[in-house]
Amino acid sequence: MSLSQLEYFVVVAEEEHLSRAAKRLHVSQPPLTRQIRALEDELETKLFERTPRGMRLLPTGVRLLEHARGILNAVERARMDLRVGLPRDPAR
Amino acid sequence: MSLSQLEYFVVVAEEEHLSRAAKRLHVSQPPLTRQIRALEDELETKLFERTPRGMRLLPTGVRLLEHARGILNAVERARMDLRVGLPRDPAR
DNA sequence: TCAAATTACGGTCGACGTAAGGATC
DNA sequence: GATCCTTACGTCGACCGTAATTTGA
Repeated sequence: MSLSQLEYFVVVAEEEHLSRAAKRLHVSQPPLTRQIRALEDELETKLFERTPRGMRLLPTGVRLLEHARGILNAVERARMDLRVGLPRDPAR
Repeated sequence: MSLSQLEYFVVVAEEEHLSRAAKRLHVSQPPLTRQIRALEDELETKLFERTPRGMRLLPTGVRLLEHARGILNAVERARMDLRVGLPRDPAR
């Protein structure tokens, strides 16, 4: 599991559509397909159901979506917190 | 920033010593040096002070350490939660 | 047939390890 | 000189994009 896989996953889960997700992410479809599959392989769980209309998020995918957003937000908070000049604990 | 960088960072921060950290992580020193530096470069902050005895964690590094542990724990929780057979919300 | 996902394939970029190079006591 | 961390360098695996293939209404 990598952070970029989680980013990919969140967008695909939101769009439920690979090619739209690819546009939003500025990548082509193949990397998305592969990374999503790699995630499913690693977690030993199917996250989406593939249909001719797109990808439908499965219940396990819904759960991962919550985790993924939390993780990516935590990363973002870390980045913000480390940004130069931020004092230790200004309020206390 | 990658998850493996964060894992590397946490161990180096705990050991304050590259070669011990390398042993714990089953990698050689050079990757550690490089990844820690890459992290510092990306965050535009020094995380450690290099001394002839080892690496001393700087205040900014202490802050990142907290974030990093939180992120890695969140990843671990996600993995556990997705592990097969776990029911939706058993208590409620 | 059309629109979607997937697989094939070639190229590039990143990460590792061994080995060599400082720096500090 | 010993013990750190770092840089050099070659190799190998990972990821991407274009193009071809498959699948289902």
